[in-house]
Amino acid sequence: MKTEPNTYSIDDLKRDGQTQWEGVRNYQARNLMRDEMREGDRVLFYHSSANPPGVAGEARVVREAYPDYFAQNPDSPYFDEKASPEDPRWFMVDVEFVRRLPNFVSLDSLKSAKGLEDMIVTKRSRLSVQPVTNDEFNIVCALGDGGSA
DNA sequence: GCCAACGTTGGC
DNA sequence: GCCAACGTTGGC
Repeated sequence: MKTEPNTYSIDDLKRDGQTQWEGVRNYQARNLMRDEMREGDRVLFYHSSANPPGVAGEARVVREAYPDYFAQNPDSPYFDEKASPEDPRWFMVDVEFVRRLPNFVSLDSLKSAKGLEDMIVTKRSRLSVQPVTNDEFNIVCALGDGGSA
């Protein structure tokens, strides 16, 4: 899951313990949250538009998809006039802090790591929620733990 | 700040 | 249903 650290960083999640992942307004990302993410799923927490961009930590899904009611609040920056209680249109999950990675894993190192050639973030970086394979997840964690993966 | 990639919108 | 216009994202 990607976030701009200026807006919400891994340290914000650490402080809060857990948070609602509101504001996703892309259908592919929404579908992944709604249809694929399950309670207990591990999450790589990625800092985008950062210096450098990369994976900063690990999180976990603690609540499966439910309506993103921010879309129904006209005062929210995430308001969508087409969302309603009958058809919420957008969904969010709750995630909790697991850990900060001892070593930040930059996008550069993701791109050069063996085994991550097909990782979506190294190719189609715009999608804000992306599926990660078990192998990819383990390689990133190994890099983040300081290993050479 | 630039710009490429790409998703969305709306006219036809 | 096509596609041009437009808006957003995010790396650089």
